[in-house]
Order: sequence, then structure tokens, then C-alpha cells
Amino acid sequence: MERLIGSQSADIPEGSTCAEALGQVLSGKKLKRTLACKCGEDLLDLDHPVPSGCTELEPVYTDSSEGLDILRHSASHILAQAVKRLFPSAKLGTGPAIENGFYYDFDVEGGFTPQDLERIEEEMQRIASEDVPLQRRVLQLDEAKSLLREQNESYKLELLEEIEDESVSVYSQDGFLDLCRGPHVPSTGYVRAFRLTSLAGAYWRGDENRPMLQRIYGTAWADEKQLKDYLRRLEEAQRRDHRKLGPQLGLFDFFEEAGAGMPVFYPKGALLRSILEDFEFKEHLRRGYEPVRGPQLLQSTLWQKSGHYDNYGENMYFTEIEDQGFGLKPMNCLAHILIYKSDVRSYRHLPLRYFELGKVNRHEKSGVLHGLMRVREFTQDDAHIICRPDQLQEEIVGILHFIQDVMRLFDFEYAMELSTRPEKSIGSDEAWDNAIHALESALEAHGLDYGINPGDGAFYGPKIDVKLKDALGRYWQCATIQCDFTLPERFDMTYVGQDGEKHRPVMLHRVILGAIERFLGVLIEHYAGAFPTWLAPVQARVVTITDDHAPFAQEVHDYLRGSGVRSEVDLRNEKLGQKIRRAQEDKIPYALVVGDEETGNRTVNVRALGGEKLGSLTMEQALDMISRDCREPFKRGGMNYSFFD
RNA sequence: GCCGGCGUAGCUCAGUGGCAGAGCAGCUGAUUUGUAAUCAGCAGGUCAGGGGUUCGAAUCCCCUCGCCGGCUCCA
Repeated sequence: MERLIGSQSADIPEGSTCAEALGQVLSGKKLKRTLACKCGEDLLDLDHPVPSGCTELEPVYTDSSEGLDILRHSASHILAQAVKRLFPSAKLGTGPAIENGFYYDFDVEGGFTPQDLERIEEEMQRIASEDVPLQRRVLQLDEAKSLLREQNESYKLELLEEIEDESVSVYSQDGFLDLCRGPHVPSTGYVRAFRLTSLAGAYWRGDENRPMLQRIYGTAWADEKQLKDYLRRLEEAQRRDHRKLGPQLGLFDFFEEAGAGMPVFYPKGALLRSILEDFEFKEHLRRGYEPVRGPQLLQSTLWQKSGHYDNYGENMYFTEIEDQGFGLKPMNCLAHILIYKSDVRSYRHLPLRYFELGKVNRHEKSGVLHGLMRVREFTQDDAHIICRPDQLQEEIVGILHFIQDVMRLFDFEYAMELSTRPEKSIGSDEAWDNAIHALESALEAHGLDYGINPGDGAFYGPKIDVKLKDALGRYWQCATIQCDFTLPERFDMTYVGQDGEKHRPVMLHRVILGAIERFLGVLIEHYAGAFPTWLAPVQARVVTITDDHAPFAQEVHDYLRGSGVRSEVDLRNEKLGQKIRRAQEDKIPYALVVGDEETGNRTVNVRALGGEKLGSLTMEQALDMISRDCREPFKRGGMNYSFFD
């Protein structure tokens, strides 16, 4: 039968295996890099017969993304086999391929130690060098169950209980057997470039009420070079970890005495966030928001009314004084609602957009704290938009524009997700449908790609989330837009319509950066601490060559600082090389060198961060260069902001 | 919160039952230097905190706090 293999056609008899079919066309070299076969959407093992209906075959190479997935999945089987050899009583959980690698969960008496990890990795190398075939078998469900029961694999049995098909596939290699859909590499020898990376606990099936298993993480690649590249990338990424760079650059730190999750901002860090906040404040005014401010503590009775007490109370800090209970705000909405309700509102007043850089406190569980990314006290660039239902979509589009402009300003790549109704939720189906439709059509009107996160909405409404990547590839939610029909109901918020009747407004909760702290964390890693000039806490450092140049250096510094440039001066008795080195380490955009020549003709010799020499400039020219540098990113993003104004 | 690991000078780390160390940073002095580290000296410690074992604990055991990697939860 004629079938297409890649771009060539060949006569493939019925009953041929995929390997035989591909062998007709591919060179030996290519065949060696092939570890599975693709028929339409189906991925098949190489020793699988070509399905009779299949007319087009594609080889799957080791270095393709599908190939790597297969390789990593097989690596997880080898890991499981190694563990079973060394810890025969260990029970298997599940072991999938993940981004950059794989993991496998085990229930093992006493857990693993880091030393065990080394032994396991050695055993895996042994299994790889034995190069035993991975063989697929299809078993009747009962057969599979009794086999797994024999092997005392209770977790696997639980998975089998939920399978409705009559038969299941299992893979075996040298006596080790695992329930698995496949496909896999032909033999263990294909998996050579791997490393076990870490050990962790993980709840069985992700449920904190179920037993905690031991998870072993590993990474696997097509060849040793790719593995090394990956490990080097990891090290690189660790160097830009904001938890390291923050204290190093004098931005912020945490103190055991202050308490976990309570960041302390040093002068440079406080300056950096002030610049961000200043930008945000002005940008919100420009976009029709009104700044408001609510109190830090509000009466507990108000939190009861809003539902926070019941739904969020575990995360809140409460206190009592003169027999009156107060809750430290974990969200900013309540004061905004009070402001809305302070007057009679008509349809003409809407939309109202209340903006607040609101500091909130949430008692996050100790184990989830993570540098600035997850803290117990943080500041949201929060706003609540209260509008008529017919204005909803336009408001959402406006927010999406805002988000897009800001993300472009920082050159961020981001992923958008639409989260739909969770099981535990309130409100009518109609309200939810309307809200989801509004979010959806705003996204589509905007031509934005987005994923769906089913059932992950807030309990009061659906939301759009924007996630940013940190240095290690972990995603952090920053911007979010949430549609809320519940609080307007609970607080009986109304507006007078054109018809003179009372109507219910819709409330949008939204943040653009999310939390200033988290955003700063992501930002530090994004720029590896080398901020663009408009954000850099120190934009220029005047550097002298000898003590003779100090008076002129001081004059330049005073001039720049007086003009709004964040300038420093380095008068230390050190060699120029040392001072330049320090300026580089401190990631200051411009070093302005002052020596005999410069003092003579009243110029500075400019060196940009990274080493580029920009020649001699007068003070005025240096100021002009820095201020242009600060405005440029906004022009590019169609915005107009300057810290100088 | 759960599983595992870790905590020695401001930073990076050595010291694993017997006198608390090194490099960098800091301070002082010498040097006056042209684009990523000048030299010398000095100072710096409740070995996270508390309890226990021991003739003797940074080292072994227990508790607490904090940090790291995950899980669960989230901006």
C-alpha cells in the first residue's frame, strides 16, 4: 500500500511496523535519531504495526518537542525501575514528562535521602547501558488488575479502577512493569543524557487530604550537550534570582526578627518602587481613574457582611480593642464600596473608576512564601470599576489596553488565561454567562490569544489572569480582571437609571502590575538587576581618577541631581578600574569619568553599563542623554511619562 | 499547612566531639592611579534561638524560628 512518509511516498505492506515503514525512506543516521512515529495525531512506538487506515507517517526525532516528551517519559520509567531495584517495597505513583524533564512519585518507607538520589541515578545509568527494550503489551482490565494487585501497587490499582476501557496498555522493561499509555523509546539505551535534580513531597493526586508521596525530579535531553546547556542555563537563571540580587543591589531584604514574608525596602528599593508607583499614579489619572484611599483596619462587622470573614477569614489578621473587632484589610474593595455608597449615583455618573495603591496583609501559609513573589504584606495597584452592564465590555477592553501597554513598556512576554465558574460559587447562571461572555468578547475584540482555565474563577465571578515568567521559568500571576456581581448585591449598590428606577451596577476588580512587590521581583529577574534608565534607582555615577578631580566631579553630580537625575559620586581613593568595576557590579546605567582632560574642558567621559564608550559630553549633554533615555520607552509604547515632570 | 534539605563574620564558604578560620566587603595608613579587583595593617562571631547528652558541643539529640526545593493554596 502506498503511504506518505514525510514528503516521500513508499510502498508499505500491511502489517509492517512503524520502524520498518520509516526504514524504507529514512537514512540510517536519521533512523537512529528516530524514537517514535506519528500517524495523524497518534504517536506510536516504533515496533507498533502501522495502522491499516494510516496513509501518512512522520518520524519523531529525539530533539523535537514531541520526541523530548517521549524521551523524558521513558526516563521516568527508568527512574521507577531503578527505584524498584533499590527499594523493592516502594509503591509507584505516577511519573509524567514535564517541561525540561520528568518526575516520578513513590510511596517509600522513610522517604529518600539526597544520597539515595545519587545511588538511584547510578542505577539509572546502569539500566540505560543495559539497553533493554521497552515492550508494550495490551492487557484485559482484569488481567492488569490482578497483576498490579500481585505487585501490591495500590496507587496504580486506584488509577485502574477509574479506567472504563476493556483493555489497558502496559510497558515492561527487563521485568519492570508499569501501567502506561505510551509511547516510549524502543530501548533504555536511548536515554543517556539525564540528571536527577531534586527531591520533593507531593500529595497523591494533588489532594492535600491524601497521603504525601516522595517525588523525584529529573531532567533529560537528546544528548549530553543539550543537558549541559540546560544545566548552564539553570545556573545563569539562579544568578538573576531576585532574592539574591535584591539584597546585593541594596533594594530590599527580609529579617527573621521582622517576621516571615515581611519585606523591608532599603533606600534604593524604596526609590525604585516609588518610581513605579509614580508612573502608575499618573498613568491611572490619564486613563480616567480617580485616586481614593481606604483605612488599613476596618471593623470586623464589615468583613462579615462582605463574606470575607467566612470565605477569607483564615488569611486575615484580626485584632480587638475597646470591645470592638477590627480586621487588617486583605483586599481594598470595601472602602471603595463605601465611597460608592456615600452618594446617590445615576447612570450618568458611571463608570466610576476608583484607584488605590492599597497595602494589604494576608496571612499566607508559611510554606508558600517566596522572596518578593509571595509575601504577607504587599501593595496592589488596585482599582474597582463600577459600571452599568452595558458598559462592561468597553471597560474590560480599556483594562486590556492598559495591561498591554504596560507589558510592552517592560518588554514582557505574558500568557493570558480566562478562568471560568468554579464548583463553589454564587450568582445566577445568567449573570455568569454574561460575565464570561463580556470577558471573552473583550479578549477576542482585542485579538488576544488566551488559554482557558476551567473552574478557576473567583467564587463571585470569572476572571482574566496575566502570568509572567520568573528567571527559573515559574509563572506568577500579576494582572487580573475579575467580574463581580456579588458584592454589589451584598452591599445593595445601586444607580438610578434613565427610567428613574434603581439598577444594579457591575463591579470589576482589577490590578495591572498585580502586587508591586511581586512585580518588582519579576522585574528584577527580567532585567537581571540592570534596569532601564527610567527605572534605575541610580542612573549615573560620577567617577574621579585622582583626588584633584573631586571638585569638578562634585559640581557635575550636584548639577545632575539638581536637574532630577538620580546621581552619585565616587570620590574614593581607588584606581579607575576598581571604580568602573564597582559601577558595573552596581548595574548603574552610566559611569561618568572625570580626569585631567575632562576637568580641563568641563566634560565627562561616558561609559554605559556593559562597557560601551559614549565619548565626552558636557554636563548639559549628559543630562539631555539621560532624560531622552528615560522618555524613549514611553514614546515607543505610545505613552507619555517622565519622572522629571 | 505538608514532605525533604539547610542555617558559621555584611557576602561567599572551610571547619563534623578538643584554642572559631579564609577570601571579598568594612575601617586605618601608604599610594594619586584613564575604563571590571594597588599594597599593608586593623577590626569584625551568643556558630539562628532555646533546651539536652558529654569532662568537653559549631559538630550528637529534642523543640522553636527562619531560609531553600516541591506539594497544596494564591497577587
